[in-house]
Amino acid sequence: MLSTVTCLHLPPLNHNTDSHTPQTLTATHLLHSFASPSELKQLHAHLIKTNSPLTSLPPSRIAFVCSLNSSFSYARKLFQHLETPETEAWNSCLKAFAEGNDPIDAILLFNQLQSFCVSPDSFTLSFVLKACTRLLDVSKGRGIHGYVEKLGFQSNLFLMNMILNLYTLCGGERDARLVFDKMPQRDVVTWNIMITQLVKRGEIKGAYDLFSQTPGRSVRSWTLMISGFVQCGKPKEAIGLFLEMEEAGVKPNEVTVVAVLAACADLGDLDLGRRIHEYSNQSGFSRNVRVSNTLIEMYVKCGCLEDACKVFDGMKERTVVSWSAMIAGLAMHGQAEEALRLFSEMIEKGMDPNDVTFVGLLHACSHIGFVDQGREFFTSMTNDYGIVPKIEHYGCMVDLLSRAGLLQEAHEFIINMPIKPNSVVWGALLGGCKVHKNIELAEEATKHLSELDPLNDGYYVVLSNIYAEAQRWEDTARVRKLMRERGVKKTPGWSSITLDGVVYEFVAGDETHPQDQEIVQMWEKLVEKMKLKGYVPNTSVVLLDIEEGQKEKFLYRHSEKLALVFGLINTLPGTPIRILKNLRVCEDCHAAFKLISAIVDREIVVRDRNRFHCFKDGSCSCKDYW
DNA sequence: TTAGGGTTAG
Repeated sequence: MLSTVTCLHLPPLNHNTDSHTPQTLTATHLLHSFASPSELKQLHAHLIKTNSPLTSLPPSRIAFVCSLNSSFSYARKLFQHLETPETEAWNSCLKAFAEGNDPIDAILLFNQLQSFCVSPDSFTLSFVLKACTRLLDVSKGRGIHGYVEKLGFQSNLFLMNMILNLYTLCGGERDARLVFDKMPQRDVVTWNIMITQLVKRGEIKGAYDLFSQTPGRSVRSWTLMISGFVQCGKPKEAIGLFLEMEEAGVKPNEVTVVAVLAACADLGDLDLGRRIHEYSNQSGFSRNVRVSNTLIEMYVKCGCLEDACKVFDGMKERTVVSWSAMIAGLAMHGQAEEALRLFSEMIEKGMDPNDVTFVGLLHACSHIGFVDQGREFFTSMTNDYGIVPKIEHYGCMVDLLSRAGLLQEAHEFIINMPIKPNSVVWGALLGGCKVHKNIELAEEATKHLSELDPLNDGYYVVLSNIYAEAQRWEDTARVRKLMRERGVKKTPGWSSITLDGVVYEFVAGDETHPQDQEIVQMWEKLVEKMKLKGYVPNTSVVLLDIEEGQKEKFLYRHSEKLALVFGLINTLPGTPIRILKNLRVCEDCHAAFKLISAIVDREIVVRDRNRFHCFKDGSCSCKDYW
């Protein structure tokens, strides 16, 4: 027995509603809406009695009603009097089931039709395949594949693509490859399905190889590959491919725009981001919620919070993603109060928050030290909104407590977590131990981290720096030795700045830059002015066992300082400077940048590995809590 | 009737 379907998009009847007698009105009404085989039988009898043509009976409705009640023989008897082919009638029904809430009904109906020897055509098979795909039912799919071959449809490109897609989605990689290799013809969809599979498995090189071989690449092929690069953390390649796509004269659509904007966000490529924004406005893509959501993300991650707000404010329609993106963006920029205010507004407007919204809120609280507020959100998300906290929420809570110096509480929180803490959770505790100089708990955190994420250099570096700050040079050396033994290398710090679309990268201590002399001179002038304002080089951040003078030299050639001075030299006065750093910004650079922002009267925006620092008029948007 | 898209913790 098939389950009841309430919403079926079956074709409406064409009939003239005027000039009906009461008697025919009833019949006409029934003609629209008969809901059971018995009503159909009444109608049938009425048509015979009034000598009306049976052809006025809607075949798709007959198929639907009879399929619900297993009255197949009766339906078939009626079909014999109708002009529409029987298979077509059943197909419309299969389509509705396959696309409805219970795709299994399409498969059940198909099985019934088989037993009644109704001959399937390519459409029949396509709808059943659609049902199998939606159910991810590969064994049923295999059966249908068998039918397709038995009925001689193996050269039907459409069906073969559907089968291929089904296998790729259900993990039948070998089946998929077999089908692909055997296909007598392939079209661009065939190639795109194969590329999608490789992208999903993270085999980006294989995906790109197939993409390169794809004949007649469509917008979708390009978009697929661009978003594949973004997904596997290769935004540069994504942008490179996008530029190639433009060169090839292929017009980007909304989906392409979303993928490229995400790449711009990852790279901090504001110039391209703005160009895509303009293009989206011209093409009308900006009205698309997903495009606007990604524009918010792009502006947030490029350090232009105001532009992100403008996009958000201008949106006619907003989803929970739009609100969450804006809240997370404000959190990243240290605007916790504004993030919390936006959350209240969201609730007032009747928008339900989701788990991601709460990650943003907790993030906002931890980055400004709103401990109580954060605790309240954490309980409220479950009690008021029925959201079960995920590992990310626990990570935020540990970060919130650890930053605030509540290290013991953070540790207990981890021990009592109902899910297994991951490396991020222990990493958050370790971060707090660094700030609040707790060696004992740092060692405890590191113990877990060396099991959970033994190849991550960051944790070793933090621990060795904690020892160095405490002048425990032997322990520092021990950690560095452990790193060598395990083959873990410290990620070199680098900073980049983009001028006129060109990305300039600096690594710490770099002296090879063509403008190096200018940079040194400019820096010396700045240091003089900074010292007048009370700047004392914080050599304690140079965690090397070397003499003071040497330490100062190291300090002055931190990558973010080089990038900043280079930016000051090569831009007009008043231009904001945007810098991207792969690691966290160092304490001395932070103090220096605050002073420099006042001295040169510039806004300096630094995006480090987890947040933004916006330096202006001598202070930073993070309010020195980071 | 088949293929691609948005927010998230160290």
